[in-house]
Amino acid sequence: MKDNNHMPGHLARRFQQIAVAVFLAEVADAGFDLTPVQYAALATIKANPGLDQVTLAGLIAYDRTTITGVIDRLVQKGLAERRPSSRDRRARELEITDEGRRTLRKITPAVESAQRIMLRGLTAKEGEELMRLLRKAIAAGNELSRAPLRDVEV
Amino acid sequence: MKDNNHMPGHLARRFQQIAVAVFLAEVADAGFDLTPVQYAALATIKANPGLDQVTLAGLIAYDRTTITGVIDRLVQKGLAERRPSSRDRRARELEITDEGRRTLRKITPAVESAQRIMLRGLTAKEGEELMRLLRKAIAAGNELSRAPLRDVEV
DNA sequence: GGATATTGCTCAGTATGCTGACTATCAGTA
DNA sequence: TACTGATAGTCAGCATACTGAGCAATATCC
Repeated sequence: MKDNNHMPGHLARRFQQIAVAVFLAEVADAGFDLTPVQYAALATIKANPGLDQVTLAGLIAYDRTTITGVIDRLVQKGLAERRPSSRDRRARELEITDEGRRTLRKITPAVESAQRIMLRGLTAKEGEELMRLLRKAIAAGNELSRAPLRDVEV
Repeated sequence: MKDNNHMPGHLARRFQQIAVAVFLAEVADAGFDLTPVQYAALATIKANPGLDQVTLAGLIAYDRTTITGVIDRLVQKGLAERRPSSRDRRARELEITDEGRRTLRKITPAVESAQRIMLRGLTAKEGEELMRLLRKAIAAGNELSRAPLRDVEV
């Protein structure tokens, strides 16, 4: 068997593990209780008011069955609202609340700090290169997961 | 807010998501039902017969509370055994079974294939560079997660 | 030797993520 | 319009991961 350090899958798991831990720690230090997934969902709702859950899922590459619970928790925290759509009675329209907007604003420095910390072992140039290579690998593998990224075609 | 494509945390999640999907698909194609985590645990048990759960967790950077369930499932599938240690009655010694050894041997091509597929968008040189950068970032962030990698000091 | 701290493991609870199934609704078409 | 297929969302079930608590056993220190 190859060394774990030469298995991209193992390295992916470790890096993700650290990224989540850093995010939660920074956000907790700032006095908030929001997971990376909840943050991404909330930021995307703010940027695309009134979008439905499937579109949201496509924009951040979540599985549609995962979204349900994430939104549940955002709603329960009073950060987002879920309304029946008038155009399509199957769909729900998502909106950010004032409280959600305030939270996003206050939490941004912690989120940015977390992104820096998870790259702290790399030079700025290396960090850019890591992100470029991840983007390239992800683009090639996008369709291989159940929840591929879906750009909105308007 | 920054674009998701410039957030290392988001890229980490996406890459990990694809890596797991590819691993499961390749292993299923080969006729097996083993998760990445179960595979890593089993391979590590084989390489370190008789090790206890905490040591195993340290070698592959799992949380100790996660290990319990993983071993449960390996034992239930008949791939590993959990025995009380004679030296320390709190600890359990882990051993791979013949069935586990057979499974590992047969599954190896699928695992290697998965590692190639998750890097298929990159050149060989880029793949190496991605792994180098991930290793470097992980080394710097190792202590930031609850389950840091612990090399065995013999 | 005995109090104290530490360690190995487990468990309860919570949050992703997935598979697969189901309901309600919508869209296209014969 | 009735049929068919696709779509939006939810749910049950399973497998990571984590926090925090607890139990039993071991190590340490006085």
